[in-house]
Amino acid sequence: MARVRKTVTIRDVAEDAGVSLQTVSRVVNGGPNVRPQVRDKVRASIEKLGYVPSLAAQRMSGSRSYIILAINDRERTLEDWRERRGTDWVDQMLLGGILTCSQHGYRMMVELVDTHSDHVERELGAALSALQPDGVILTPPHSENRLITDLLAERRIPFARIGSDAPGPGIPLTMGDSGAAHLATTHLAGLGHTRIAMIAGPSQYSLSGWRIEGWKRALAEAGLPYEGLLEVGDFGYESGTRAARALLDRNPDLTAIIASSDQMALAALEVARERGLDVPRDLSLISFDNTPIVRFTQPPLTAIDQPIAETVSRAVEQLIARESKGEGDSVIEVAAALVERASTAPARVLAADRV
Amino acid sequence: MARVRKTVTIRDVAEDAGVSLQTVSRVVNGGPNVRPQVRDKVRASIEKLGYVPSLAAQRMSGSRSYIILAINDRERTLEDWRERRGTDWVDQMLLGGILTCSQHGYRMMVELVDTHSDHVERELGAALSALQPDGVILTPPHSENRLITDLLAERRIPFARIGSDAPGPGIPLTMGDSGAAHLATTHLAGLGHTRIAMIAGPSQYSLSGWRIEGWKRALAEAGLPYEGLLEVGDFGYESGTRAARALLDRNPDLTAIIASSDQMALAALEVARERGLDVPRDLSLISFDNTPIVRFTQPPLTAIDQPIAETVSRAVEQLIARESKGEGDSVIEVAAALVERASTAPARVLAADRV
DNA sequence: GCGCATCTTGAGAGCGTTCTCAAGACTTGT
DNA sequence: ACAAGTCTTGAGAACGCTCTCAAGATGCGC
Repeated sequence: MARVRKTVTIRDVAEDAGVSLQTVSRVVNGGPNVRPQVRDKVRASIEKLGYVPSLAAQRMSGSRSYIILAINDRERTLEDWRERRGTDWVDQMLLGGILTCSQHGYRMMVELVDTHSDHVERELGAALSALQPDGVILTPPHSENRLITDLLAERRIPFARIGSDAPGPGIPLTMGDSGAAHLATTHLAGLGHTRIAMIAGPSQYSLSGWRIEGWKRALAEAGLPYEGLLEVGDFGYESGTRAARALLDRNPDLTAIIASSDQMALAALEVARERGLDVPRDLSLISFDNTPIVRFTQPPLTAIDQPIAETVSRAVEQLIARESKGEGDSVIEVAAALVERASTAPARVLAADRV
Repeated sequence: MARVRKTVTIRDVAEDAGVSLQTVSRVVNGGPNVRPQVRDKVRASIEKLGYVPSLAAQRMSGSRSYIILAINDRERTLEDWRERRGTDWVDQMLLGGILTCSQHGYRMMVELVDTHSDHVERELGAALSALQPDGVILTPPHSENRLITDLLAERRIPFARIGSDAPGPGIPLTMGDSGAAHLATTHLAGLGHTRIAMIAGPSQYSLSGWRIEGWKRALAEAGLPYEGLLEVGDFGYESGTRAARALLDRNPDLTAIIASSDQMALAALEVARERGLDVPRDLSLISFDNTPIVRFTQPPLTAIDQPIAETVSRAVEQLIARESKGEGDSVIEVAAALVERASTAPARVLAADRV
């Protein structure tokens, strides 16, 4: 009885509206030369039959694929998930990306690629061939991987590099790391802190350098020193522990730390606790990322909110807009914000008891 | 000079290998009747040219689309992300799904659908028409939404219902909620607790009922009461606060709480703190979900780990395997595990001082 | 060694869309 | 009112693949 509902094609619409197949196509794609009267008739038929163009067929006919591919680091993602579970990059990327894509009639797909593998080109190449995306979004640490950017450039696929401001092909977007570090540092200086340390990320991430730069700039503006106040971690918890201990050992008068990831900030919080330092009374703490974790620690952490979703969203818009337009664009910077919570407080004026 | 690299098609391979187009197709799809010698020759050409079939073309030619669509709740996801940021469902789904999909040559796409909207059918219908996925994975609370399951059944698209054990079309998968609650309860009883409360989830989620059932069953087996020990929340923090307060008010001798979400457990932890109860000395706490948060609280929470990634992975396998096979399958249950951390301890034998 | 079944291969159509190009219907300027 | 446009519409090819079906090659039993 109830026959399997046949897929509604453009042909059905054309027939129903009494026009040619091509005219329907024009209406669907907002083509220019269609009489309003015809347009309405076609639209009515589309509505009535519930017609939706097949992505596959659209792609086949040589036009766009309406797919944006987002590349994430498999190794880091998987490891984080299984061991440390300290990422919500993927979540945020998806939310920012999917919504913006769907607003423009596009779809987002996620591909996990292992940077350190020597199959990168193969893996990515296969994905590109299979999907033929209209655009690709690169996230750190892929954003400046020459193997990847060269491959994309060679294939003439527009792409966005998040967390990269280098020249070259691809649209560069940054999340205002320098400004964010500057903001955090200035905030602490404004609270009266004079010894403000930074636990930075690994140097292969450009953003690590930007954050250090912003921090130093703010310190200089405030007339504060930075000697002995920098440690480098790898974003992970363990490295945060090591860095925080080293900083406190070296600087007995330290009253504030900026950590380049939530994980490292949590480690610093624990180190403070093990040394009997109260946060924020004895030590102020600001972290980067603002993942869900930091709202529920004791105390909740003041953090720099990385606008990942917003940035991905912007990247999608750029990719869709410039479809094969020229390169050499200026860097797009999405500003990060400081979310104040309870881990920052004025420096104790009478800190003499600790020195 | 460097011409735009033309896409390698099946025709190029056929030509290079000196066989017909059809033969290449057979080799690619593991077709049965090809001489080993020819097969090898074709494989060599594929390798040499770096040929990868176009998903779109495959789909067009009436075969599979090699796409699995995962449906998530937009409202909950977005709200969680912006306000509470307490979810990592999407992360885990993706990780479990993408990996398993790619192992079978499939791709996973994520669609965010708003259950409460009355456009559900429209939204979902459009996505199905555009993507024509080979399978769909439904997550709570969509898994038992009749509008959605009916739509999928009508279109003859195989789908999996995660967190549903109801009969009807679609492959039902559960994450062992009853068993998990039983496990948690038994664990606490084994530590000597005699008043074990539960903060359940909302009743429109089937899994809420299953957890209550497992809890009651374990209590009955241990000869323990459950009267007055049940409160219902909505998975969110606020509701956890209310529930924990109510439980502690009503039961001065309460020594253990099982919360149906990490958020609610965090709330209970805070309530304990505000009442001067030490966790785990005075109150043991077990949560459900095991999101990243609970490793970094004070103390870290003992939790039931929901095997989301594993379950999605199983769902993908089932969908790919049974491609249009019959229905009426038995429920697939992926067991959840208890991760012991520092929020559970033996009940104090001399609890008389509190009573 | 012949007829029949089976294995291997290829030719051609078709999937749903957009592209190119041409034809007909209207304008407009003179 | 006529030529030269400009709008509007449609016909047909093309995209890359798999499906169906038929033809040739090979094997088997008697």
